[in-house]
Amino acid sequence: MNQENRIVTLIDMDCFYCQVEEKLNPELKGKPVAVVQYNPWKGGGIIAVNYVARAMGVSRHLRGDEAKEKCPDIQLPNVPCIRGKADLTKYREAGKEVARVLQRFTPLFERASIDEAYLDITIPVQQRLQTLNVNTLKTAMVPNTFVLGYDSIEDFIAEVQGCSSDNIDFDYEQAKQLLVGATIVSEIRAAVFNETGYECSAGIAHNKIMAKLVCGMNKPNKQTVLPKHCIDILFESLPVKKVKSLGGKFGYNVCGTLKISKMGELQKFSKAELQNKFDEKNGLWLYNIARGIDLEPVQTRFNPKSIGCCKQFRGKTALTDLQSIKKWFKELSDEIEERLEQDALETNRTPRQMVVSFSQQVNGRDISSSRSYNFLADDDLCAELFCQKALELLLDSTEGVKPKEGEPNRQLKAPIKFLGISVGKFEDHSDSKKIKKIKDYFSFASSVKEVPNENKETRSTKIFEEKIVKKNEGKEQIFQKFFKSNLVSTSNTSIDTKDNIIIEQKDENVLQSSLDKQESFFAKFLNSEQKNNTSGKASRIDEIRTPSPNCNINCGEASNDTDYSGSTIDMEINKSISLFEDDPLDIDRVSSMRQLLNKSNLTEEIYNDTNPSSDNKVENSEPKNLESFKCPDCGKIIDINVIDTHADYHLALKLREEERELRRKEVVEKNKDKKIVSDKNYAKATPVRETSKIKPIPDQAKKIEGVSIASYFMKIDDNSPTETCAECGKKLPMDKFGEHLDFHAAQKLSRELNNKIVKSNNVENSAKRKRNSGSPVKKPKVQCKPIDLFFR
DNA sequence: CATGGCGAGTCT
DNA sequence: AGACTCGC
Repeated sequence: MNQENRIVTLIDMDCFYCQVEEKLNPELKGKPVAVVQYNPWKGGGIIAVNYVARAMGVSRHLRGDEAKEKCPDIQLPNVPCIRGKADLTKYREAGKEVARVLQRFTPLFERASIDEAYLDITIPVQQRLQTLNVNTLKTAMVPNTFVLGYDSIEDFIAEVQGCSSDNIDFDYEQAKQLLVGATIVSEIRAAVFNETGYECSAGIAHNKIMAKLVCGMNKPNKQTVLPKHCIDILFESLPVKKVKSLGGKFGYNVCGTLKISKMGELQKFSKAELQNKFDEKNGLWLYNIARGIDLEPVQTRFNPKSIGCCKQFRGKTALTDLQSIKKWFKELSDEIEERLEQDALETNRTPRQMVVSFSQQVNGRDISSSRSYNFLADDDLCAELFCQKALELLLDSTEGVKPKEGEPNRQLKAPIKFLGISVGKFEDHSDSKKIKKIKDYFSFASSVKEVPNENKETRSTKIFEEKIVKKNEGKEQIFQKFFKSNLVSTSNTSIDTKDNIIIEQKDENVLQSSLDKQESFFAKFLNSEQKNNTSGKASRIDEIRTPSPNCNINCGEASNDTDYSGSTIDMEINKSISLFEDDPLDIDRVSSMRQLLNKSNLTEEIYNDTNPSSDNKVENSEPKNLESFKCPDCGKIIDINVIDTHADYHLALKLREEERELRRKEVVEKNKDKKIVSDKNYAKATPVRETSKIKPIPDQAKKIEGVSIASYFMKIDDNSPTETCAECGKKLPMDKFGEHLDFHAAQKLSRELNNKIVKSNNVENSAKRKRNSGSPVKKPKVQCKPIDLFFR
C-alpha cells in the first residue's frame, strides 16, 4: 500500500491532568489551574497547566509557589500520593476512557501516551468519500479547524471545491482526502467531548510525524490540517528540534554536523550525503522527513507493553541503607501488584518478566543499572515476589550491600538515587481460553440441528467425522442457523403491537439471501484456524496463538495475510462489543463500522483498491435493505445486514463476562490466602478487592454465572421430562438429550485440540524459562562499577 | 538537592 | 540482556 497517501491524525488531550481535575471538581472550571505533585518543597512541581493559567504566565518548570506569585488565585490540585509516591491512577483511567471512544472510529489505533493517540483514518475517509460529495461540504462541518498555509478553512475548502488551483503543487485528490479527514476528526473530537467531557486538539496529515507536528500549532480545542504542498513553507522557518525525535541529542548533532537549524535546509542534502554523515537508517529517515515523508505505520495498540513504577530519591533523601531500600521496593511492588491485578481483569494477560532499575551517585556521577528476572511457571505474581526478586537483583549486582555479621544494616557509601520496578513481556491468556469457548460453542451449535433421529453412537461418530469434513461451510453459517431458528420462534410467540417495534415475519428467501452475504468474524477466525489445521495432521493450533501477545491487526510487516492469527481474539471481542454497546440503534454507523471490521485485516486489498470486484458487493448491492428484526437476546431491533455482527456481540459479551468472572474468582482465591494485614495500610481498596467483597456466595452465584456459552444456547424447559446425562450429570429435557450427547462428542473434539494447546504451551514455557532463569544470580558486570568502595 | 513518573524505542 | 535516548 502507499504509505504516503494515508490520512493520519494525532489526537492530543489539552492539559489533560488539569481537565481530569476540573471534571472531578467542577468548581475549578474557568479558573486558573495547575496540577502539582509533592507539595512540601516550594509548593510542589507543576506537571500540567490549564489555558487560563497559561495566559497568566504560568508554565511547567515552575514550582507551585512561583505559580502563586504570578497568579495569586491559581488553583493547585495535587496528584494523589499513595505509598509515599505519586499515584497516577485517575489519569490513567481517564486516558483509557478517552481511548475507548477513539478506538471506535478505526481499528488502526495506537495509544502513544496517557493522553495521545494516533489514528489511521484512511479507510473511513475513503468510505466517506463514496457517499459524500465534497462540493457540498460546509465550513460548519469542520469547526475549529485550521489549515496550515491558509488564512482560513474557507479558503482551503474553496480551493478543494474549485478544483482549480493556481498552485501547481496542489494535489486535488490528497487535499480532498485531508478535508474529509478533518470532518471525521471533528466528529471524533465531538464524540470525545460528548462522551467524556474532555477537550482535545488534533493534527491531520499524511503520516504520524506530520500529524504530531501540526497538532500543537493550534491549541486548545482546535485541529490543524497540513496539506502536502504546504510542508515546504512550514519547514522554511521550522527549527529542526521541533520534529519528534529530533528534539534531543541526535537533532542537535544533525544541526551541528550539517550546520543547519531549520528543517527546510535539510532538503539540500542528498540521500547519500545524509547516509554518509549519519548511518544508513538515520540518513534515509532524515532524507524522507525533510520532504514530509514518514513511513511509520500506525500500530494497533491499546494496552501498554509494560507497567512500571519508580521513584527518585533526590539530594539528601537518597537511600543509604538496606532497610530503606527494602521498604521502598515493598511500596513499589505493592503498586505493581495492584495495577497488575487491574490490568489482568481488563486484558487477560500476565507479565513474563520484571526489570528492576536503580541508580547510584558515585563521585558526583549518576550510574544507572537494570537487571531482569524471568518469571517461573509456578511463580505467584504478587508483591512479595516482586519485592524479593527486586532486592535479590539489586544485591547481586551491587556487591557489598548484603548484611554482614554484626553489621545487619550496612550503610551504603554510594546512595541510591532512583529505584524502579517494571513488568512486561506480557503473555496473553485470553486467546487460549476464549478459543476453547468459541470452539465449544461452534462445535455444539453446529452439531445441534444437523442430524435428525439416529442411533446415538453412529450419530456421534458421524458428527465427529463430519466436523472434519465440512468445517468451513458449517461454521460460516452457525449464526445464521441460530438466528433463523430463533427468529421463527420469537415471531410465533411474542407480538408487540403497541410500540414502534416491528417484528417482521421474513420471507425465508430474503432472509437467507441476506444472511448468505454475511460473515461473522468469529466464524472467519475459526476458518482461518482450520486452514492452518488441515494442512498438517499434528495440531498446529499453537500457530494461532498470537506471536506477540499484545499484538494486532496490522502489525507492521505481518499484515499481509488475511487470516486472524494477527489479531487477538480479545481485541475482536472488544470491537464486537463496542459496536453495539453505546449506540445500538445507529444502524448506519454500525454498518460502516462493520465494513471496517470485516475489512480491517484486508488493508492491503483496500489500499490497492484498484479492483472493486471482490468485497464490495455486500455493501453496495442493496443499500436500501432496511429490513430489521428483533434480537431474541436483547429485544433490540437489528438491521438484517448486521445480524451476524450483532450475534458476535452477544457471544462476545458472554465471553467477556465469563472471562471476568474467572478472573474475579482467581483474585478472590488469591486474596483469601493472603494476609489481610496490608490492606489496613491503605484506606483505598482496589476495585478488584471491592468487587471481590461483594461477591460472596459461590454456590448461588454459580447458578447464574456458571452458564457456559454452550448451555446458554440451550434453553431448558422446566415442564418437559428430563433425563440426567451420565457424562456431566446435568438434567436435560428428553427431546434435547440426543443433541446433548452430540455436544459431548463435539466437546471431546475441542478438548482434544485444547489439550494440545495446553501441552504445547507448557512445554514451550518451561523450556523457555529453564533456559532463561537457569542462573538468576548474575555476576556484576565488569563495566558496571566497583561497589565495594561505596561503603564507609 | 529539584520536572517526576512514566512509557516507547534503539543500540550494542 | 542492559545501557541509553526521547518525549510528555
